Amino acid sequence: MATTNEKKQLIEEIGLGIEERLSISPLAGRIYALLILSSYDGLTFEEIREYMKASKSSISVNINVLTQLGYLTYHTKPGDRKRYFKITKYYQIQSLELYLQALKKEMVIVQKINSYNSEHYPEKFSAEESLGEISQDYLIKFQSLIKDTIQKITELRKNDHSH
Amino acid sequence: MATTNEKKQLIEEIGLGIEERLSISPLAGRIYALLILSSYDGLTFEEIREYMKASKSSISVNINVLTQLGYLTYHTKPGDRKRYFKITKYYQIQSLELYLQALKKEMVIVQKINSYNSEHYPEKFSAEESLGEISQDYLIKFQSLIKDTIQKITELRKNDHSH
DNA sequence: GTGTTAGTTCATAACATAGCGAACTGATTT
DNA sequence: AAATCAGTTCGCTATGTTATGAACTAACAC
Repeated sequence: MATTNEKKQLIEEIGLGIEERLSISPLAGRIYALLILSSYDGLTFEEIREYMKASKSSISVNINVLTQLGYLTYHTKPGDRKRYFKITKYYQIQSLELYLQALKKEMVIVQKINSYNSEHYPEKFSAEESLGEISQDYLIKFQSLIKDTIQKITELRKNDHSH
Repeated sequence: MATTNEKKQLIEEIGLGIEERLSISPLAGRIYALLILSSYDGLTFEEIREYMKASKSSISVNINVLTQLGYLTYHTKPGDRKRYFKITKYYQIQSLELYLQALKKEMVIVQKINSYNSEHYPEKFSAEESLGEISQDYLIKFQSLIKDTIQKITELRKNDHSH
């Protein structure tokens, strides 16, 4: 596993984004990024450790966090004590599901703002009523776009597995 | 300005979301939330301070951060030294623009992952090629959905201002 | 020119978090 | 039973962030 400079940089970049989106530690983000870019067999604890040049304890803690959050799984090989880690889901589905969650929160907030304003500033609110509708409309369209895409990807995975 | 319990709770809730999305301090998030829910005239420094029950220095720093980031503006009244603060943009547009930014980053990352994989794991990648296409397709659709919605809202605001 | 208003700036306290090394555990070899 | 392997757990340090009080400033009022 030659650590190319390209890979290092890419892990840094992807890791940073993941760290923010999943609200996990920088190291956890980089581990997740490494596994996105790594082979299908999965990497061992030691391989991850080598790559990250971090302590055993940090690797242990962060792998466990990622596993508990459901982003990683591991499998073992007969007669081999090591665990092989890889990402649970396609990176893309993971992202979409996060958007879906954020969206639900957003919808609740928008509704609350609308109902607060309609109660407390009825004149102001009625002037903006269609604005509230547009937002609502947008959120619903977005939601169905995500759901469609998740379904497409899921179907693709099924076909992929069955051949 | 009677501080109803409903308003307090709502500010807490909206503020928390904003804080995370804009990566600003909790107080800045709550100030922004307060201004979302407050009247069109804008609130003074002292009104905000009273509402938040925070120190002058904290209010000052956080108002300035929000102003510098372009989320707040202030206007003055003749013969009155106070500044009246209100949000620059509709909360909804703000949200959408943030999504747009996040999306651009996302598109860059997805492209980099795809090109990395197509180079380093061509067999694996070709099996998933259509998956990469779906992601790309999704991102583009999402982008145009956001842009449409921003445009609709912007038009609505123009009409709203001009009557 | 003294006081007041409307904030700003600065040093600091309080708190949270990440990653580290060292000691430990539990299973497997030798 | 001693050693090794594959990790885990714990206490601690380093670092970053938020909000604070106290001192300061700039404009206006008397």
